[in-house]
This record gives sequence, structure tokens and C-alpha cells, in this order.
Amino acid sequence: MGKRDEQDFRVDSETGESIHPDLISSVNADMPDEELLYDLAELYKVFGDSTRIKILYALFEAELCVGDIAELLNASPSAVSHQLRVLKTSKLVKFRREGKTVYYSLADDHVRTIIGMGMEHLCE
Amino acid sequence: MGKRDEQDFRVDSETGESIHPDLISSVNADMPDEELLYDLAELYKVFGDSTRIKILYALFEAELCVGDIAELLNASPSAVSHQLRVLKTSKLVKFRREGKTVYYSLADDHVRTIIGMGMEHLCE
DNA sequence: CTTTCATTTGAACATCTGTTCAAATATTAT
DNA sequence: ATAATATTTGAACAGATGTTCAAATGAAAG
Repeated sequence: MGKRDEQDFRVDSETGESIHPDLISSVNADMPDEELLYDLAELYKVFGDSTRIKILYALFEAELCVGDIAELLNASPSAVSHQLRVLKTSKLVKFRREGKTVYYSLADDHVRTIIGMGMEHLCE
Repeated sequence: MGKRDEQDFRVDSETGESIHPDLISSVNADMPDEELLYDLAELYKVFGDSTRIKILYALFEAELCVGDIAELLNASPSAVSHQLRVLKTSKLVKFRREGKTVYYSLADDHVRTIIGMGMEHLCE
């Protein structure tokens, strides 16, 4: 985190004016809050790892426990658990415990829709 | 790139069986190709940076040149250009040259839809 | 052809990320 | 209690990522 407050760039050396000042103002007016855009990027960051995408895709089909997911992805239970924590934090998956076993499933249908959109963009 | 071929985990020390073998097979059968899932993650990775999200959002409103975007985001033209290259590579933006100036715009409406989905997930 | 402006490029650097490994926790059975 | 199994956790490490800076390119004007 933390890469704000740089400086002012692109101020014309003579006049102090930018190329399209009006356009900039009008676009700027319609930009969502810095924080919202930051959170949005954070959300997509979660989808931006193939291990996590595989986990989500696996959960499309069924509720699964950590060990099953690990075997399915050919990954270590530890690695899977670490990533499940990320997905949990982003409220993309939910879980329930049954004895020693913890079962994970998709939190809601947004995940399907978001991934579906991505697939559409890729497959055309 | 490159983190395949680890080992086999989770093979029961005695029997050599996993907890839910049938489930694993059936889920595995419906999983898309490794490569497709990888590309999907790569696509989302592009959305997973606040600078790039801001650029895309700015382009929702209008076609803009590099300098304008830089001023809008309070970032250096160089940083913006680097990120525009990433967006170009992912076919999310297109550009045209007019004299010294290069104008960028959204490649298609998928970008809007994908970002819209993310916003929906956040704002509920 | 030299200058100027807009953009791009490449290398360097600091930061972030995901996996591994070992150890800890949780739950059930003996 | 002790053992066994499933999962979680934390530290360490390697690799990826985004910004900066300086230098290069492209295009129009003098």
C-alpha cells in the first residue's frame, strides 16, 4: 500500500496549462472515490491468481473440503488453506466445520457471474 | 509463470485413498483446461491494480491522451504509459495517433460489464 | 536539420505475493 | 491422556509487479 502524493506532472512550462483541461475536469467529476476504486482493484486481485481461480471453479460444482481441493489442484493443503483464507477475507467463499473436516463453498452467485464475464472476454 | 509439477499430496499413508474420491473425479471432469484458467487469472490480474482501474474508469467517459490521463490520476506519463501497454496487451484498450498525441479508448464493452460486476459485489 | 513536445522504453529498485516447511491448533477416537 | 487426522498459522524465500529515472523514439514546426 501507499503510493500517493507524488507531484504535479504535465504542467506546461510556459502557460501552466494542460492539453485538454475541460475534458479532464468533466471526467474527474464522474470518477468514483479513490477508495472505492482501490477496493475494486483489491477484489480483482483476488481473482488474479490461477490457484484461487481453480479453487473457485472447483467450488462451482460442489462443496469441498481442504484436502479434496488440494488433491484436485495437485497442491499442498497448506497452500490451499492460505488461499482459502484470502477468498474468505474477500467474502467469496464460506465454510462450515464437520468434525475434523472443514467444507468450503461459494459465498454467492457473484463469483460465477464475474468469472463468466472474464471467460466471455477471453473466448471471442 | 511456472509453478507446476509439485508432487502428490494427500494420499492416505495406509490405504492410498483420499477422503472423497468420487467427488474429486466428477469435479475434475468439469474443470476447464489448465491453460484457460491460467489465462483467466491473467486477465483479472490486469484489473487488479488501482492505477489501471482508474485508467479504465477514466476511459469510460471519454477518449483520452496519455498526458491527460497522467494529470487526471496525478501520476507520471511514464507510469501511465507502462500501464497502458499492459491494457493494450490484454486487448482492453485501443489507441490512435494524431500528430504527437496518442489517444486511448476502451476496446469494447466487456470492460464496463466486468467492472460493473465487481462494483455490484462490493456495494451490497 | 535542429528543436520541441508527447509518448515510449529499459534498467534499477523497493515492495508485494504465493509457496514451502515446520510447528501449532482443533477434533475425534483409543 | 495419547494418538491420529484435518486444517491453520507464521516465517522465510524466491519470483513477480509497479514506479521511477534517464534515455530513446516519433511527429510536427521553425
